This record gives sequence, structure tokens and C-alpha cells, in this order.
Amino acid sequence: MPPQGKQDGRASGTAADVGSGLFNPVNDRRISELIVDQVRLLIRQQQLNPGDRLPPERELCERFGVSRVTVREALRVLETNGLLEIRVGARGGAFVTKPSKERVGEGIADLLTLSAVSAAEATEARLILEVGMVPLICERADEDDIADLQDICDRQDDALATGDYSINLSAEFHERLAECAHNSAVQMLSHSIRGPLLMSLGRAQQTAPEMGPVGANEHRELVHAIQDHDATKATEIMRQHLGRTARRVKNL
Amino acid sequence: MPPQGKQDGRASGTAADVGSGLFNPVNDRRISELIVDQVRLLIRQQQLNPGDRLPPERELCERFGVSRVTVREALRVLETNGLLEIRVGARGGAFVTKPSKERVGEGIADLLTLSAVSAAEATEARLILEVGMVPLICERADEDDIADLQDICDRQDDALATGDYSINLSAEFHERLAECAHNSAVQMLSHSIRGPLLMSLGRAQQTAPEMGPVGANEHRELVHAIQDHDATKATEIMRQHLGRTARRVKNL
DNA sequence: AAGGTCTATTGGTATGACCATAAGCGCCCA
DNA sequence: TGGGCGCTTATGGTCATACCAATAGACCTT
Repeated sequence: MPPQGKQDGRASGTAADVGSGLFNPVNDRRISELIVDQVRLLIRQQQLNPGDRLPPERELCERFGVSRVTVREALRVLETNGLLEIRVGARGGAFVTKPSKERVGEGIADLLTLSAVSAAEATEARLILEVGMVPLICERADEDDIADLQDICDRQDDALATGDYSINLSAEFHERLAECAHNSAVQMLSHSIRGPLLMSLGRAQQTAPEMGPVGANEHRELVHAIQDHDATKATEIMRQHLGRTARRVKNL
Repeated sequence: MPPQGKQDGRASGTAADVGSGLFNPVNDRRISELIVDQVRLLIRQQQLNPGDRLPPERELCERFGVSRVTVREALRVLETNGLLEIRVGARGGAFVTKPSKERVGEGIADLLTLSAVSAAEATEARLILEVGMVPLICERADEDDIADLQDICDRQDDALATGDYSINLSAEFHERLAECAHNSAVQMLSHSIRGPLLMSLGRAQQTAPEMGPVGANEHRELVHAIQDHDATKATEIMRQHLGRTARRVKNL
């Protein structure tokens, strides 16, 4: 039988139209979407767990009774959503992934970037998040956190001395700082808002060379306040620290 | 010529291996991904704008020099990312969509839901966002905003009187409140954190019937404070309002 | 003029084949 | 005996072709 098989195209059935008193809302969705929903549900219900491997595409075809194209579209969607990782080769296949903080953060950043979020808006959002998380940080930062933060401050001083200071070091500080809140939701949100921000901000930082030393000093003061569990003082420092950036963005 | 075409499988070329002094990093990505990148770039650069229609799949195949399957996978990914909307039928095709606030918010909510964000974490994040946005609201809320908020409060009172009060009314209040900040980034973030929260919280609200009147009163007080542009007072009200919820979650 | 019907356009799906990749196994040679 | 080279195999990636389904607009009928 040459290419001419038993396809009936969409999943809409003509069988459901007759006999049932109320006309059931005809299933108008793509078959691949149905598969996506099914797999996603299994993952959410933890019947499929991170690390698990799905059957090979060809076997999934048989099980779902669809063609490989359809299965592949479903897998592609799930992969795009960060639920699966697909590897080629002998022991390859579709593996359930645990959405990592980074991955989720990237996804949010993408969404924000692609929507019409201006630099000013992103800056405000960042200010709210980063200032708001300071009390949590003061409460929860442990010795490791403090040590890491101080290490970053040291490297900042070194970089300033040699003229190597870059915005990356500052970003690293804030990134690590967010970890200190010990709350992954807060961490992801603040991480993801930083992406679009950096993109809009671009190289503005480098056009303000005086920012380096001042910013670095504030970082260190902030660490001290955190070490003292002085939420009030720490919050105030953070507010000023970010407020300066905010004003600069507004003048852009 | 029966199915046996000119396929060379991956995009890796055997042609680039010879002749070039340095071995170019072999292109190891999927062809469909390359197409995705290309289209996404066009959208980001606004060479493709919301509402624009891409050429039909079959034409894209010719232009890219790939098969329809590949083009379709790319389109599916872009659709999943909320960049395209695909319509079937005569004047159908792939249309560039403007990621709406709702859509982006849903995407973020999905990501947060699928990651391991606990109710406690989500509650904290929400508290930070919603308390932090209050000053913005006090500064920017216009007459329409106030009127809408008061309308919601009125309906809450009615609902309380008739016993119809539900968590949805409260959610509507907070949703509208976020709009008053006139910052789409903040709005999206706070919206998206509310999704996972409601899911974990479930029906807890209904098990605390005394919450209704108290919460509704606080809503109204909040509106008054906003009307007076009293950021300090409004912030304090919001902090208490959400703080009670936060404590309840912790006791869960 | 109102309504239904035809047709062209376009996405959705099915088949079958072949290529590329990567892991495992075993053979061959040193 | 040890190490590397090549085969085998499992699996995803891609291609080509064909047909179905949905939709809009033109066209025709009444």
C-alpha cells in the first residue's frame, strides 16, 4: 500500500455528531497537543520523574496510534517548554528534566524580553524585588553566603585596582545575593528580570565609570549590614544602590 | 525518483572540513533551531511585526531549502514560545503575535508551577512584589483606577451580605490593583506568581470564613490610602493584609 | 439580494526511507 | 595482555510525497 494510508486528518470525529443529545464540543485541537497534555500531566503527577526516559519515538507512535511526525511535534513542544531533554544516539531518547532554576529563569527572561517591557519598567520591577528581598536575606543568610559575598567584594576591589572592573562582577554579586534569600521563587524572578534589563541597559554602565567604586563600596556596606542582621540599614543601602541606576535609566 | 532524495541528515557539512585552515565549529544544532533563531531575530528586530503573516509552509520550505517537516517543527517551537499564532484554512498561516500580558503571565506561571516552588516560597515572593508595588500605585493610580477598585469593593460587600463571597473576588481586586502600578513588568510578575500560589493554596481560603470580612475591609482601607497618596499607610495595610495569608500558609 | 456551493489556499497527518550520532561490543594487532 | 579501530545497533533528524480538513472568497442558483 503506497502512501495513502488510513489518515483521517484532524482528531475531530464525525461519529460524535449523531446520537448524543447535546452536541459535544468537537475536539478541535491538534493530535500532537493531546499528546503534549498527556505527557505533561504524567510529569505533573510525578508518574514520570526527572531522569526517566520515554520510550523511543517509534514505540510511542504505536502506543498512541499516530505517526512519527505527530509524536515528534509533541516531543518538540515539551522540549521547548523545558520538560524534556532529547538526546540522539544509541542510548538516547527523550528524558524528563527537572526544570532548573536557570532554565526557568531563562524562560521568564525570554518572555519578558519579547513582550513590550521597557527598561524603565524592568528597572522598577527589579528595584521592588531586590529591595524587598533584603529582609529575607538579613534573616537567612548563613556563613557560606556571607563568605561568598565577601569574596566577590574582594575580587571587585582587585578589579577596580587593576581597572578590570566590569558590570559582570556587579551582576555576580546581585546574583549571589538573591541566593541568600533561600527562596527559589524570589531568586528566579529577580534573575529573570535582570536579563531584559541588561539587554536594554546595554553598555550604559561603561559610560559611567564613576559607578564602579561607589557601587563596590555599597556592596561591601550591604554585606556588613546583612552580617549584623540589620534589615533596616541593609534595605536602605540597597534602595540607594539601585535607585541610582533607576534614575540613570530614566534619563536615558 | 522514489523517496531517496538528497538528504544529508544533519546540518553538519562535510564540505567545510576541507580547505579552511581552522576547522569551523561544526554546526551541531538542529536545522529547525536555526530557522527558529532566524525568525525570532527578525521579530526581535521588528522586521516582523505583530499581525504580520509569514509565507505559507511550502514556500518557506523552498526559501530555506528544507523539508516541510523541518519548517513545521520550527513553527511549532515559535508557536510554543508565544511568538506565532498558526491558523488553518484559506487565508491562514503563521502570524506574528504580540505576546499579551496574559499570555506571558501564563507562561511564567507554567514555569513556576513546574519547578519546585513551594507555597511558602510563592507566598513570600508575592508579598515582596505586592507590598513593593504599593508606592508606585499610590503615585500613579488615576481616577479610573480608583473607581474600578471601589467598584470591586462594593461588589465584595454585596457578596458578603449574600454569602457569595469567594476568593475570586479577592483575586480580582489584587489583579486590578497590580494594573494601577502602570508597569507591565510588575503586573506580569505579580500575576504569574499568583497562579502557582492559588494552586497550592487551593481551598484553604474557604476553610477560613472569618477571612472574608476582614480582607474586604482591608481592601477598602487600602483604596482610601491610595486615594490619599499615602504610600506609608497603604504599604502597612498591604503588609498586614498579605502577612496574615503568609502565616496561614506556613501553618499548612 | 440572499443563500448555498464550488474551489483554491493552507495547515495537519500518514508513510516509508535514508542519514547522522553515539554507545557498546568484539576483533585484530602490537 | 592491552589498547585502539571498526562493526553493529539503537535512536533521533531529515526528506519526499500524498492525502485529509478547515477556511475564505468567488461563483452560481433561486
